Amino acid sequence: MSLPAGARSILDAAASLFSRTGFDAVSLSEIASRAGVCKANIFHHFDSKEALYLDVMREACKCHAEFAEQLLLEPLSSTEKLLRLVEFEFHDMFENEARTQLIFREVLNAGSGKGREIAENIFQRNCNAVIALFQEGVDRGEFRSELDPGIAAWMLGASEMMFFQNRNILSHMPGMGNATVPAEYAAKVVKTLLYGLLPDNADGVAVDAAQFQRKPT
Amino acid sequence: MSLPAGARSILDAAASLFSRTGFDAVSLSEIASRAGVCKANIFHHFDSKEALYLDVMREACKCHAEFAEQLLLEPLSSTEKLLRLVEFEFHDMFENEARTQLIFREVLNAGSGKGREIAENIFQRNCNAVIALFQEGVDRGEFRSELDPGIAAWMLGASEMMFFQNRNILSHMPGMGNATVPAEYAAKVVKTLLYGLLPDNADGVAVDAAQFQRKPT
DNA sequence: CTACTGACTGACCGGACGGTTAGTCATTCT
DNA sequence: AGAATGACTAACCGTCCGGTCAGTCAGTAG
Repeated sequence: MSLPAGARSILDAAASLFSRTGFDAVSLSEIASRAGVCKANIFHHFDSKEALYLDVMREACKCHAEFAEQLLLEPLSSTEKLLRLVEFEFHDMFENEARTQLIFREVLNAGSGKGREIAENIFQRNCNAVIALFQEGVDRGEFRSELDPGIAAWMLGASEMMFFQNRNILSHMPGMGNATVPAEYAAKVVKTLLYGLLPDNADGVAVDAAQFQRKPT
Repeated sequence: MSLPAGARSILDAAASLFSRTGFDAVSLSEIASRAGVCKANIFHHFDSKEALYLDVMREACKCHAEFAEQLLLEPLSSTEKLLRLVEFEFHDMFENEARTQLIFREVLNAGSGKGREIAENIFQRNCNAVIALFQEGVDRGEFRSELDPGIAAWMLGASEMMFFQNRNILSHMPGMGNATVPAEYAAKVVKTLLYGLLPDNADGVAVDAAQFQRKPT
């Protein structure tokens, strides 16, 4: 905490406002008034609006993504690790909604965001750890040998992100039942991932990329 | 096409610009100059910037989401329908990038978007059709009876959306292999969904929501 | 006391924004 | 011919934005 109190309150106000509506929609006057400080003072502590935003992003990303890396080292089955990972991520996501929103926004607006590179970094780190977890499961024979760990990690991440981003409209969607509650949703996603769509007695279905190529019309 | 040529070109220019950078980051002067029209003329055809945006959204949503509804009626196995659905959606998504981007942005910024309700509508319609497809598979015994069709549809949609939104950074992610190509990605997602993570000979793993509840610390 | 420093402020700047106004011009209706 | 209409424009308006600047004030080192 080498920050002066003023800078601290500016950073906090900015984080809260930026997370709600993004960079463009937040004005410096808003930030200043919420921080209880005059607008010019922001420029005393930060070089520009963009620099402030980047500092906010950096701080939001700092303390993230260590859990998955640590989890890998523990003496558990891969399935058990998966369960704990999902439990942690759904927990953490809502514990720090503003932080999560900030990172997700940058990742999802992948094309143009100012803090994209910062957000991408933690996103990649997280993703790599989860991929390693699935890879371990495959190596141990706990997961099916044809499984692509990258895809599995990506699908899990996508399902989590979509839940967070759309939890408000999820309840308006018919057919989603009680999956609007984080724990219910998490359980169902994990179950679907583990067991897949096909019943045990089903014949195999051949699936390869050629089927998804654009057909000549 | 009862629209005057001027209004048409404004609508087209606006669609292209809004899809790239969103509502706030596009100015009316930009739209006007790209449409080859003076700014005031925009107000001759549209009531306000927001009204123009809503018209753009409405048009983008109009011709969407009929495919899935029609697919349901065809005499095919549910797995086959799933394959065709995914093939179509990955095809269509990139055929109409601007339109897709518009809709996804509104859906993902679920909190605050101006055209959210319009985008939600087509999103829900699409989702319902896919849920029905999975439900049919369960009813027919083609898919596992414990499967939640809502969750399956949601996971599929999430995986597709995440691919579209992050295709640019996907290639920078180690461990994703050739899944940066749409068809490869699609095939791997479908395979993972169909077969799940666990090998056929695996013991069942109990998964329920209680495991994902926040534990007291 | 003086000199200096860093936190902080009110007043201001140029520019871009969304939106308005008065008016031009070609076409069509009577 | 003349009235009316709809497409279109140049010039303009008030507002708010990000950013600047001159200066106040408390603390503190010499």
